[in-house]
Amino acid sequence: MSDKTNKNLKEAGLKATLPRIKILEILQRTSGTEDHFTAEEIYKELVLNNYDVGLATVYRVLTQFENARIVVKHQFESNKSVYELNDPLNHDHMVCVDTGETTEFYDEEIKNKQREIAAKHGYELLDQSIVLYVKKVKK
Amino acid sequence: MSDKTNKNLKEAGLKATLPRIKILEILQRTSGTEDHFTAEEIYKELVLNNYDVGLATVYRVLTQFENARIVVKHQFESNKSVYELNDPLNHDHMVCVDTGETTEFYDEEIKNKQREIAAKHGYELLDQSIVLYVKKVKK
DNA sequence: ATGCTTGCAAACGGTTTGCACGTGT
DNA sequence: ACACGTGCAAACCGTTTGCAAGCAT
Repeated sequence: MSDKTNKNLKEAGLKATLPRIKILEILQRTSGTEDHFTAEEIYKELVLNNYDVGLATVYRVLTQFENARIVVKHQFESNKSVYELNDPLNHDHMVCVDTGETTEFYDEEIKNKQREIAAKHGYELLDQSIVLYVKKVKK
Repeated sequence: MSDKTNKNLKEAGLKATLPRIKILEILQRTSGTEDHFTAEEIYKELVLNNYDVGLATVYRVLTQFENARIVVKHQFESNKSVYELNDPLNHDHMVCVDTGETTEFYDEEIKNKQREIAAKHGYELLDQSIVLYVKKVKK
């Protein structure tokens, strides 16, 4: 674990410091659980684990991770950002308007259609974001 | 113009006050030009036209318009919101990463696929947002 | 040793709010 | 007349930054 973590950081040109390692571990630990953390949540998690970082450091590290393509930043609610480990597949999200719960999905057909649409307007598709606002169907 | 405007406001349960009328006019005047305004831009436009509103009022009015489904709010850049008149068709946007220019598009096939995907996860699709980040293809 | 990193506190920028005054119906 | 709307300035809150001290290499 630490070996791989250190390598990830090295490759990104970032020194393997404690805050960075701890933050990366939190992100990895919850990877696949469809969890998306705010900087504040990561900060509190660190404090809970008896590791006192500054909130500013969490922001700085997350920004560095974003630039290094280690994490991806989303904005499901308009006033705060959430982060998750980068998924090379680049999945999308649906957010339950009642509970805030997020579900991930991936659809190749939509991606193709998007590239097509961009091309039709003389553009090349660099990146993309879909957010579905949904609610549970009651049976 | 004013007649229709007043009716729109009435229907939303909003008194036809000067700030509201002026803001609605600005939004209508640029409708279809693929322009999306920040609260600040609308505020400055009003001041330019020699009508002094408070920026706070612009925000309040835009929020009321959003609740009344008269306008839609988007977040193309993470730190500021932009507003445009509500389009019943609910079009989507591509944003040029170089110029910030936005282009609107609509694709029924993608919408259908989205409803399908939501349903597959036991959800009903209430709303949706697609943003394509693109750059001009150089010929 | 040296330059990247960190923590703290202060600054920032977009947005919201409290309050006393103004305006539409 | 009365409730609703407005302007102003201050508060808010997530995020960023300057700076002096700390750590990885």
